[in-house]
Amino acid sequence: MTRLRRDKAFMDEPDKTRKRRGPLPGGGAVTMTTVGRMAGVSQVTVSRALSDPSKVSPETLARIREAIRTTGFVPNALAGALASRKSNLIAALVPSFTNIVYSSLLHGFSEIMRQNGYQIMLSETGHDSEREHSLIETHLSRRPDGVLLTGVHHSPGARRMLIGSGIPVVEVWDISETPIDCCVGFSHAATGREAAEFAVAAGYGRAATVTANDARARRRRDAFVRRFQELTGTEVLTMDYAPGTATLGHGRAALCDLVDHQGFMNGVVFCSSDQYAHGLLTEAAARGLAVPRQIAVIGFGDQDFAANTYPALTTVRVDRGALGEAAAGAMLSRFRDEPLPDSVIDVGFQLIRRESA
Amino acid sequence: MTRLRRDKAFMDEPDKTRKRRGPLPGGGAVTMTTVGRMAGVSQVTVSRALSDPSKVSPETLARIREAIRTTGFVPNALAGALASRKSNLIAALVPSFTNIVYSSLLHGFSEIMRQNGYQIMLSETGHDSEREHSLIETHLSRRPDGVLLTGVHHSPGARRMLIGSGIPVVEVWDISETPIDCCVGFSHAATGREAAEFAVAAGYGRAATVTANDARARRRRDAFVRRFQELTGTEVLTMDYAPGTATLGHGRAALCDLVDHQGFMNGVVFCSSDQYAHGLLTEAAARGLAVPRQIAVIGFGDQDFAANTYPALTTVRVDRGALGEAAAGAMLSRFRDEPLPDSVIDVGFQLIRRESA
DNA sequence: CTGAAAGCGCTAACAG
DNA sequence: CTGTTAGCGCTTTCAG
Repeated sequence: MTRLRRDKAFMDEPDKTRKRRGPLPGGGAVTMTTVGRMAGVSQVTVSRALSDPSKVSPETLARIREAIRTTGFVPNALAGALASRKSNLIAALVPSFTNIVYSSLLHGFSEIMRQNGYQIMLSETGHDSEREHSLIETHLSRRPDGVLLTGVHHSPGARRMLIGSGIPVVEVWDISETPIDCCVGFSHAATGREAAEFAVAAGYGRAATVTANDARARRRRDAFVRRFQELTGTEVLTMDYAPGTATLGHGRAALCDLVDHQGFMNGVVFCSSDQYAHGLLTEAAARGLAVPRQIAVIGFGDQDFAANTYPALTTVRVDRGALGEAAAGAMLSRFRDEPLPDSVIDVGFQLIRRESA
Repeated sequence: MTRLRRDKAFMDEPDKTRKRRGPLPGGGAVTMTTVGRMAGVSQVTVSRALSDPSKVSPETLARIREAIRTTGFVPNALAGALASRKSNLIAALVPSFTNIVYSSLLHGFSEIMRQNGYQIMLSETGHDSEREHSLIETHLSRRPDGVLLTGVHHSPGARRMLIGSGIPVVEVWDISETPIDCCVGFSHAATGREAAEFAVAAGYGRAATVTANDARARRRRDAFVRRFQELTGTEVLTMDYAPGTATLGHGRAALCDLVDHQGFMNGVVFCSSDQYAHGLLTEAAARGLAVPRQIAVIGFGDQDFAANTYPALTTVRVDRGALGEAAAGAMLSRFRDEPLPDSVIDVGFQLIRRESA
């Protein structure tokens, strides 16, 4: 076994670097200095061995590795980030963890980012702009290398902070003419228009909407209503719900309202989510209504169950995983200072016709 | 698009602290020193003003606040964490973001942690132990104040690192006699046993299971099978599926298998998730089978749709939000060095009888 | 109530 | 290939 070199580093000439007045708790942390001393090299060499092993001689490297193993050394990325001004952290804000729409998006995003050495700091805004603002501030204090935001509407203060931070900001799930930095999403209004055109083409003369309390859902609804009326001259019955999360149960209740209280029948219902749509389908089945003849249903999201409901759900598909990956791609381009082809990336959507409409 | 740059730092009196040989990029960051200079105080005073305003005179405080506003100063938490050895970061690892089971758990957890000033670094392990190991290492390098893990089985190396880190570790969703530090969850085996007892008491003489490829799901199944056989002397038909995620579609396919290929009828099916269960219900409806007379179904999870399926789903409820909150509570106790009542917290579960069984 | 000094553990020049 | 030096921006003593 190699003899440890007994450089000065190893000897205890009164080491001024450790002379602090009152030591902080947890003083026993293993640092690069410890490892270096053990391997008979300086701290810097340990740093090099870790960041670029080819810059260190094989023997030195081996000794350093050995020292790392025996000490269980884990580098302090906080210190590294402070010194290098690169944290390899990404701040991500989503309205909700539990909404599959955002979590699948996040899944695609984080997977790519992880593969590229980044970690995600995640928080929920709960659709609350003030909270978003304060979360942005907190997250920026960690000096992330980039920020992922959901939606394109943010408080002026938040925008200012983000711009001031000088780091890439990617807004997802929505597109805007004036992104903070860049955005990747699709036009919610376009989905509503297309659904309306589809409904009319399919021959539905009556229409209703069931919408959650969400700005984007409302944009889809408004576009649907406008286009349907434009095309048919017929009013659309709109029903809004404001639950925490859209559930199948709300969808069932919506159909009850529609049928029992609004006298709606023989028409198509455009829902703001597949959950609602599935609820309508369920209630229709419970009542023995024929779908799509008496009640036709269009969902939104093409969630994993949509193809297998009974009858199968006609819905709007957005590939959320791919959207997340595209967002990651945009952010990585920004990191490399590559010119983005366009600061707004429209990933589009697809109306999937199945059996429910 | 144009990225705005920050304002140039305040005034350039020859500042020795900035005399580095080659300046790093982004040198214009606003620091406490900048703010202090602007407010006519030292950097330390700015630090105090932020961490404990009562330690600073009102006038000074006002000037500092003003300076912070005009500069748009955002403290550097990286530096703060390095100096104070407290990062206010929590590392959290879950198998998957998109599985509602984990995301709802996380929701409860992160909400409490956020209220207490902590932020979450989140990663997906994808049920992969090696990946978990490497993620733990990466996360530990950020010096989190605590770690949240899903499940109680971790590689020996991972355990070692975690223990070596000396920070609180909370394992959730499962309980173990030998947690790394502490765990909060429930006994999966107990849910299986209870479901079997329920099934027998309800008079079902035949039983089958539909199980996802997941260690905990298997534990529930095994307990169900054992107990059912113990009680009735009848074999249980077990069907395993190994999809990425359990979907309604898989559940439909499972019922097809069960009925068409295994000749299963007039019995109860214990599913490893409500998704599967909902699929069985859907397929039963599509085939005109009577539920629960011909096919009875027990789910797992009591997800938001469970009470509103048609017929309503009998299932095992675990309050995942509360579980996450309890986990946060345990971690906070650890931070405060309070003695935990017990290092293993069993939050229990509840069998909810509705209409499907 | 305020400031000076001394690090936290690491990376970035620069010089052998 | 390796070491030295000088910070990164903050918190923590200790001393007014």
